Amino acid sequence: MNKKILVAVAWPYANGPRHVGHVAGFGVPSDIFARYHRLAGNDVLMVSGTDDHGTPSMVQADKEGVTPKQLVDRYNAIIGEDLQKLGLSYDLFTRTLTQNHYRVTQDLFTQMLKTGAIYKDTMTGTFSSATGKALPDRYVEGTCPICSYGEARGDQCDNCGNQLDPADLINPRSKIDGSPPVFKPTEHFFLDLPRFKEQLEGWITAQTHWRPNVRAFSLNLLKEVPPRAITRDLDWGVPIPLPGFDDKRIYVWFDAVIGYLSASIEWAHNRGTPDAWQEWWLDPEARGYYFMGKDNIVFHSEIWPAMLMGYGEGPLTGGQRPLNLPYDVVSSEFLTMEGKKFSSSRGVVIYVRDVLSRYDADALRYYLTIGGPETQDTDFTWAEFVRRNNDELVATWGNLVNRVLKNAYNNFDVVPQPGELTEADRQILQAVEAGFAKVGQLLETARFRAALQEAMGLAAMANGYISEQEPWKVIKLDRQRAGTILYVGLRVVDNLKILLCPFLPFSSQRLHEMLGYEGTIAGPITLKQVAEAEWTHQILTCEPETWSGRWESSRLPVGQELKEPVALFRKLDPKVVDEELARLTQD
RNA sequence: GGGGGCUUAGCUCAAUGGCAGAGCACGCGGCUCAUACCCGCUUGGUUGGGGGUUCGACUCCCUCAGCCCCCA
Repeated sequence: MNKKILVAVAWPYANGPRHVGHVAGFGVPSDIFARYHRLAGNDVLMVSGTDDHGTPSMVQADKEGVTPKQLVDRYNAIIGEDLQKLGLSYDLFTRTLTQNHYRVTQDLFTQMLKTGAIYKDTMTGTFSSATGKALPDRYVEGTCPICSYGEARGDQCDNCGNQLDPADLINPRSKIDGSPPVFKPTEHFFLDLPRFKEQLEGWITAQTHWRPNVRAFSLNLLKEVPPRAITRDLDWGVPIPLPGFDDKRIYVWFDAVIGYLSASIEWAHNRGTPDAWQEWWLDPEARGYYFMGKDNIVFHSEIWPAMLMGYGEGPLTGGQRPLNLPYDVVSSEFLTMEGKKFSSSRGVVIYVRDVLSRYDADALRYYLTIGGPETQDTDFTWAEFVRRNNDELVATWGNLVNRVLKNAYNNFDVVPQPGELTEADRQILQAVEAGFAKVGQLLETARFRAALQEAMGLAAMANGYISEQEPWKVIKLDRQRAGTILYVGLRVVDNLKILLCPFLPFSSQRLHEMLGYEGTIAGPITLKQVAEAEWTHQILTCEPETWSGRWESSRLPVGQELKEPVALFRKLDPKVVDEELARLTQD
């Protein structure tokens, strides 16, 4: 029976275009994971979207002199296009500004208030005396009460490192307009994390299949679980569904994680099967895999599970059983750029769209997977990008495909009829076909780099087979034997096409066609407009039920007509390294 | 300031107490259908520094440095 796999991918902020670090950490890995499971015949629901709320978007909008809505509309569209071009096969990539998301968020809020998981309390808020608006702690500066440093921030002194409260600062002032802030009591809602401490501890302890660092980190977090304020004095965010709170909003991290659920519901609604999402959220056999960067672990291993526990058997569940907790929390490390931290403001950045305008999506996907920040921070360098593209992707896999296809096409036109297989023929076929189990196993445990290495190792082995068999020599003496070798070579390539398809979907599809097949092993991802009662938004979606690829051995038909082979990948001129480095310093 | 983590060959990573390894890169030779693959040989390390435990330490403990994440 098909397994239900929810692939929940962290939501990028819609406050700017995304750089390769963002997609390296969770975008590409989650897509590989989803594509594999679809090929393996499992029912995947892969959801994400842009996070349209949050202070970063408000600040950026201020900077650009537009409204937050205008800003996130613009970047939501750009991000959607980038992810589409990179081939990220979301069943639904939506946004947090939808009416559906507001409804679901408010439903969770209301229910959690009912169960007591959320409570109301009064705290001291910081407001601008000039505008009356709330000031985030880090937008207040003043003299540090501990070390007398003159430009300490409201949350922390950069000089002595001590944690501060804005009210402690001497001569506090707004960083935005210099006016002195006002401190006054303000009512907010809090997530009562302490009440879930023991339940979380028991649950995380039992998750022995998590990556050890994620599990250890999460357990350590539980040593201290203060309640968390989940509302803010802002006008940008999901409204609080209670009278008297018009000038406050639900804070971004609370609604962002709800996006996994609301997007699942939207997906089901969009395709006309409004209850279908429940198969991934209420079936105890369904598994939810959450992909994110290491800075987001706390939200996925502690806060979101606590929210789900607090929601209990709320309205959406039909009162039957609680919503599923995450099955796995797959966290990545960070990507750096030529040895430095990514920084848009300092120009240490390379945007997804810029890479894709000059290079192929599969080349980037290959590099971000084989050298990705899976278990520790890794460095993106153009020199490595070019080297891996030329010496690995082109030289190993591209060359195998090219030499097999050219030899076969030039001498036979069609998939040749094999004679009796030799020991060497059987060995290479067996080795490659054993790859389905090996690579599959690695992918299921989210070991993407090792999985790709395994598949590439098979391509290297296949190159060895072809070199040894020398069909270009054999053809002059024994056409039948040469046909057998090329038949085996084509079968091997056909198998590797599927093994590499999760990683390199675009080139696998081109190869599929060159081998004479029709149809798509993994179909297109499309941008669409979806209408709700009061507005329309853009989504990214795909239709995996139309994909013909299967995670199983090749059944390449003898006699199938081959197309004239065209190189799968482009070799890059080493001088692009200097060109790209020049672009970096110039910006 | 508190907590957690990382550091192994040029690069990416293995090796959880038992002779520090692999792939790629680099150098040489062979082969050459192909976007130069494959084969053979060579090169490459004070495992970030220092100290300790041990018959034996990449591995366990202490300490220092650099980097990363969280608390924020």
